[in-house]
Amino acid sequence: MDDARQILPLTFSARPVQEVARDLLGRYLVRELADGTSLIVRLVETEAYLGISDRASHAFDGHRTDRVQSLYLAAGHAYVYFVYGMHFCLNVVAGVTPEGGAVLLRAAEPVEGIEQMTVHRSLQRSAKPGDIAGGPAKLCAALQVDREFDGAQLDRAPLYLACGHPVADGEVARGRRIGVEYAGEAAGWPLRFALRGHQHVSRPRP
DNA sequence: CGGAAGATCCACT
DNA sequence: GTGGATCTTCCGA
Repeated sequence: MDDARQILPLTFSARPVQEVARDLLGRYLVRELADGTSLIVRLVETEAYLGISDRASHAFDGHRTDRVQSLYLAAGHAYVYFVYGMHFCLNVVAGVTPEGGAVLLRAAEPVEGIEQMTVHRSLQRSAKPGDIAGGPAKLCAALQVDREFDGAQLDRAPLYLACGHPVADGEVARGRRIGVEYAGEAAGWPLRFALRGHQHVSRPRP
């Protein structure tokens, strides 16, 4: 049963971005802290950003600045960016070729190390579902992921993707992406994927 | 070199 | 439902 902790190879992400976003649902994200503690979460919500051809993507039209460099690394690398003066968001670079495609990890369900994550999020023990990692910035805070991980490879400690438990199509809900209203037509593309009705998915539920 | 906006979250009404 | 917190990054002048 510990197959669930098998590391996913970088090639997992070397497929069309939407496919990767869909397939990441149910997978594990593992963070090993310096003191040896393992934090594990199960991904329940993702968003695909297609890159050059996607107005909502930070790589739209080949946009390439220092901040965005890691979006053009090979599939399976991390792209971590800072938003709103106080939050970090974690993406998995994805796609068959480097075109700036990536999957934003939006929400997850704590599996192991809940106590520690609760501390990282400055919550009381009575955290409700979604409080710990029910949002992209919450997820980063819970796992202590920041710009240090920008450009890191997600197939090795201290931060990696693991097999977890793939989900059936019937469990997957799709919808438009969050917070990209400025992106014109691309704003309506159904590139948000989530586990249907799952308590840890952020709002609004797709 | 200044200003504005941002793939967010939370507290408050 | 709304606005404030907070600061990096980038673009235009």
